[in-house]
Amino acid sequence: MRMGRPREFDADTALDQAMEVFWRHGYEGATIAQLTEAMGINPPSLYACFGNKEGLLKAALDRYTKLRGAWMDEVVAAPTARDVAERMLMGIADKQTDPANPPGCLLVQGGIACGTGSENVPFELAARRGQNEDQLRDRFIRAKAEGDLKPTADPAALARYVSAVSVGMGVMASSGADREALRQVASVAVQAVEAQSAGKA
Amino acid sequence: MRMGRPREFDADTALDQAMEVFWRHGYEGATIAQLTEAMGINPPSLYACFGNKEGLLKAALDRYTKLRGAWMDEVVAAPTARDVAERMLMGIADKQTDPANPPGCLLVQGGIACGTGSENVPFELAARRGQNEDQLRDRFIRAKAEGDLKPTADPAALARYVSAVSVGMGVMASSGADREALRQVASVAVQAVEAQSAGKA
DNA sequence: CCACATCTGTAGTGAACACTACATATCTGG
DNA sequence: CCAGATATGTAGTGTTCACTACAGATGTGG
Repeated sequence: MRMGRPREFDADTALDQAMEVFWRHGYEGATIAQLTEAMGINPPSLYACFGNKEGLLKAALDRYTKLRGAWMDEVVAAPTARDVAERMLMGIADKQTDPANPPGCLLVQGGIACGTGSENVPFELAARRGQNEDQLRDRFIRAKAEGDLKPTADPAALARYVSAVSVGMGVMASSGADREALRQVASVAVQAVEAQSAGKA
Repeated sequence: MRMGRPREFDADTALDQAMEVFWRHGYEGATIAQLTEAMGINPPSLYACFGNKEGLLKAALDRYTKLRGAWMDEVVAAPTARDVAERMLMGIADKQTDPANPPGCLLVQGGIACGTGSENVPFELAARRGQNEDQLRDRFIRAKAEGDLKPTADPAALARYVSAVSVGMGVMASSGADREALRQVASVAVQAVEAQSAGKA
């Protein structure tokens, strides 16, 4: 098997740079010129490695969700449903205002509405947000089984609610909301989960 | 004063069509060709009337917020803070899944992240979302003064929270969430406001 | 050391974009 | 009914976009 000339850049490092560009400008707002410059490569290398612009986005999303997967595992490891929600939302308040990254969340900033030819990008993002929601839902189902949540609680609705708040916070962060403002939102939001917890009125 | 040839189209009707295109495809995803076709006019008429693409967006946003202003007035007319939140979020669940409009909210779908040259579009949208938030905050300040909210309640944080949930619901709607799913989110979300209401534990 | 496979940089490609020049059409004021 | 002003439709403008042809560089297997 012939090997040929080896690649001169590291794919994951390049993806980190691409992620940042998509995060800041969205899928359609990011240009190949911006992406290649940030990645430190030329267009042919990009296309040889990732196929096309959408392939690059998917690779960047894969890396993003992989990096966040570890964090989500910590979140659902919290002892109660209320603590899961608090850990998730407070963590998001911090992450989405971390100056090391663009504000907000890539799964939202990536593209909520796109033009003709990129219609599936928003759904691609939605699918990945859905994975987080599923993980939350499973955790809340367990919480209900453990008697941590009220018997009348709806785990799927609770997970969808936490996910919705996360997205809303992301949009706010991207348009300038500071960390304290997001923490206040998280703090209020947790109270709805608390209201569904056992031992509460 | 000379009048010249009168305009052959109605600006508000045309704006309604433009609004729909921006709503569905976002600012950058919407092309002049799509806009002019939807509006039933040719590019020179568009530019003579609205200046440029961004001017058209602002005019469409003005119309959107004007149309929603009446509804927001009804929302804040609810008797209690809890009812304000419920009326707002339940109404949004319905509006954002109304088949007469594209799913979601124009103030979100319009563009959360934009490319070079359109950086101010996201802030333009954020400013208009902020107007709704201000209206809610004022209403919650009144609720606190009336003893409807607990003395420890933070009206600004509550308003920001309700606004964040609205945005999150909008994103969910745009990616396929149905009315029932959004109503469940709204139903859970209202409980956080309830927890800040007087007479609750 | 040679055939071949893969990567890299230069320099483009056609298509789609926002926007406009210009001739023509339709109004008002006098 | 004429002069000036504004709107309209046709047909472009230059620019930027995602993407690629091609030639040279750099590796591996025999």
